[in-house]
Amino acid sequence: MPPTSTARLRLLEAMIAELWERSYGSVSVDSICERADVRKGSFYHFFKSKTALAVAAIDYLWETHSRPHLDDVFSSSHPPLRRFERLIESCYQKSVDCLKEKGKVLGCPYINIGAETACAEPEIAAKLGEILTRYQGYIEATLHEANARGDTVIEDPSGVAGCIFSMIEGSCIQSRIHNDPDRVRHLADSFSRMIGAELHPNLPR
Amino acid sequence: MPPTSTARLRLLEAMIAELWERSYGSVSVDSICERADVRKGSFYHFFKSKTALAVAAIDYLWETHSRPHLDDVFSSSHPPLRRFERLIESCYQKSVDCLKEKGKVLGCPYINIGAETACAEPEIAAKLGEILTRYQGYIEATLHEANARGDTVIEDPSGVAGCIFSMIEGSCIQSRIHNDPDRVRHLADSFSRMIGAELHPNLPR
DNA sequence: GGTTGACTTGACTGAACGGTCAAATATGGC
DNA sequence: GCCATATTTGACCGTTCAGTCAAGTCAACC
Repeated sequence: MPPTSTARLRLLEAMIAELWERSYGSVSVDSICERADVRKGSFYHFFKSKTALAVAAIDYLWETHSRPHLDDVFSSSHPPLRRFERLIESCYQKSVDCLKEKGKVLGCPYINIGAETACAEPEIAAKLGEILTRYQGYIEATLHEANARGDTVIEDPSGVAGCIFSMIEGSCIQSRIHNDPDRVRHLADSFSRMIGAELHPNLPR
Repeated sequence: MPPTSTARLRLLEAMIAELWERSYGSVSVDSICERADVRKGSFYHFFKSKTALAVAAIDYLWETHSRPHLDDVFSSSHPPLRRFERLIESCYQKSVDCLKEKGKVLGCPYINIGAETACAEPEIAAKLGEILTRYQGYIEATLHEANARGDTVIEDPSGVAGCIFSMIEGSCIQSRIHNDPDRVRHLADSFSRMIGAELHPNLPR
């Protein structure tokens, strides 16, 4: 029998929004409940703790948003190098949109929460580590494909993928701290140098 | 007249340790006081709020540790490219030492706290943004010098410095989330590709 | 030895925290 | 209409939170 209530879903969505706009530590069960229009008792009917909701919400965000989004960005209907351009384009566009809509560049939720909870909340950190590894997998696979086509000559695709991913995530965090999407804008040049192939993403002014 | 008490200093040190090992949100005034062996009243004699202590502690960490450390790493007694090698070496060494001493790779405190407090604590975020800009300045200046010497040919040293810095910080965060210093280890190859010059840092096994 | 100002102490406040619970209510299958 | 289960409600618990405060100690200077 399918669930007859949307409360669980509303809690997941509320948690994601609160986590992203604020931080794990500054989000309270009460504030999540208020945002989701759910009473405390219902919260603990669906989730055994605040931590459990966080883990579920992160997984939900990946499955319903990030994974489909990356499947699109890295779709094999585009050549490998074009996929990288699309990745840069989408990162920049998301930053700009976020600034316009919320007045604040929020960066990548996985990395933000990961940096915060790495020591104090191992369950959350483990889930985030898993997601970040999968994210990096898209880059690594594309690097292999680019190598196979002769577009790039990269000896250690795994290591380079890790560095590319670090560079992107590092840019996202800095754009969050400085509230400036341009940090992401300058990625293309260094990305090109790193893979030894020219990338020309289409970045609106 | 010089201060006659070390309580202020003990509070700064305690705050730094707590912030780095945990996060801003999970650090309480009580836990700081306990660690510093200072009573609550004294805390509020020296600092008007928890936030104020955080800002002061971050500044203190920069002035007494990071800045002198970077002055050494980027000392002009070494050629520019060697400075980059030293930077990678020191990042890696710090991660390894941290893992050995505390059983956990803690990454870069500035970025960790910045990602967490960017939205909720603007005073802290502003201080961190200022420090991150200064940090990046060391890289940019070295890039200019390498260009002048003909070691590198980089059209946009500012942009590339930003990307190098993002890559390093991104690696630090990921080494924190995965508790694995090797994320930092693989930097050298991509760093070399990015500046178009070979770097061979000496990284112990 | 008296005054001043820096520092310390520990008890206190009120709000917010995560989490519990018993009772009430809605829902779908029979 | 009845039952079992899913969901909702709001009051409640003990703890911890950031921050306050009045009273006290101490050292230095005059």
